[in-house]
Amino acid sequence: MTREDNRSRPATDRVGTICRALRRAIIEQALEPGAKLPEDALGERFGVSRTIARHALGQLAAEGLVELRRNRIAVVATPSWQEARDAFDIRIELERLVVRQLAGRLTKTQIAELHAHVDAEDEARNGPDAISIRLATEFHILLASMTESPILIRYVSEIAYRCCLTLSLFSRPHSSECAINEHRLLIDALAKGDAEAVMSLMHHHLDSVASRALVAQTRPRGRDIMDILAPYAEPPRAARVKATG
Amino acid sequence: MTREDNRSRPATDRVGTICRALRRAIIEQALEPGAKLPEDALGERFGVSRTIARHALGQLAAEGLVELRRNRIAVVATPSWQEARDAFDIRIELERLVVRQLAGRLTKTQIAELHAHVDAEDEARNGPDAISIRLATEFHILLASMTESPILIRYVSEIAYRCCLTLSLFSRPHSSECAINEHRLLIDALAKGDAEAVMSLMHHHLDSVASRALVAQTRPRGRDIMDILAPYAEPPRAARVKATG
DNA sequence: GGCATGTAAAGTGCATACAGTTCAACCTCC
DNA sequence: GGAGGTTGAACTGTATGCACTTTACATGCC
Repeated sequence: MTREDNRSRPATDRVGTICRALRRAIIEQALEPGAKLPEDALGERFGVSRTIARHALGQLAAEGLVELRRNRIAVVATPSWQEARDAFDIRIELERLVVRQLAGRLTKTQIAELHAHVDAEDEARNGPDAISIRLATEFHILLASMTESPILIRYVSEIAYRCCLTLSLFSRPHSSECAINEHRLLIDALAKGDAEAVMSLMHHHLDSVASRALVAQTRPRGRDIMDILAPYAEPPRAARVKATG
Repeated sequence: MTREDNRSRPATDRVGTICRALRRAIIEQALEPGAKLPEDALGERFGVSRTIARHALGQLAAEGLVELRRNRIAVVATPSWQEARDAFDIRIELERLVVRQLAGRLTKTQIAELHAHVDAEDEARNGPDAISIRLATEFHILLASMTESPILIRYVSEIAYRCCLTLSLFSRPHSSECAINEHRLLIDALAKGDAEAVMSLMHHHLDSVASRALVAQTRPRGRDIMDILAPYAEPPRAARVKATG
């Protein structure tokens, strides 16, 4: 009625739909880094031709969520440790910018919306990890979207997704309790309006998320399959020596 | 020899080729904001099918250089004044990060390379504006590429191109002399190694570039075609009244 | 049995065909 | 002469087909 008939999205932005679906599957770790994404399979799954699937993969590759190599099946991106560190560094600066613009400028409605989101995070705390990771990420995107700066929104979303991806790669079982609390502190500081304080809060929040995840450079360069498999290459104690041996 | 047979690029990354060509045409203002980019025409021009051209447009749209609206011809992006302002704000933070990582860490070779680039800027000073704008932008990208952080490189490049696009929209005839000098100052400070100083220098450099370009909000919202055409709406003196008339 | 080789299946790269939409000139009717 | 409708050309959206590349498996040789 308003601008575009938005019931069931008849404008059929099919590549957008696929992108959203894949993005979500990736950050919920239903698709782990390295997972294959053949065009045929995607097309069939979403009821479209390879053309569309291919285009969607192109977009996701531009966002850094998918790796595309010529003549090879697309895979979910596997960021190296260094890339993860870099991503967090950038993210910190971008999100400091977000809260700087937002401090003291949020309406009551917006603050309520933020609180509601954190409540949802709280509820999901005992559910599957994937959900709480996604909600934590979406909190930051919600924040960014309140700047109403399309460019900033896009960049923060993109890098938040990438960071989320690395969490699933490097992070231990993931205890997000403190993070949730930090989100509440952020909201309060934003409402209070001291830009410097909020920026510093955001900085430390992201820093601690990053260091919780990237507990020291676990692997010199994480992309080498040999390195990744190293910890698993120890002889499994008293296990299968092969029944025939 | 080194990594990928790069003579004449036989791996035929055709969409990449088209993207590069268009990017360059855009920042050199051969293609002005609003210029139409029909898939057929691009395909024919580059000797490929629409499929490829379309894919390239998708990538450029993801970078924000091209605007894609359903069922409509793609056009070169026309950022609003506010978007331009936002882009520069983000750019400042990103490039502060760049120089923070680079300060005191550049090799002599790299410093020489930077100086060489600024020399080139100097030489182009009396040439066409388009070239000096491009070179100025490429200086920043060169800087970013020295961080060797793919993510940072990509973001800085992308936003630098967008800012460049803005310059061509809002900027007056463009006097870049002081900017060139500021580039030299940046290099010196980088070599000296005081991170804080370089960051501040970069901040002011970009700030002044931005304010030189965005001299107060010229148009409340710059995307309205009527506003853009206002200065051109004067009656064309004694021109074509149609021979048949 | 282990390693090289060949070969078919799976998958991507790309062009093309066709359907649906937009746009602009033209035409009609006032 | 101008507002509004109409039609065809110009484009985009998408599926499909074919050629080429990669991959995995089976076959054969040592």
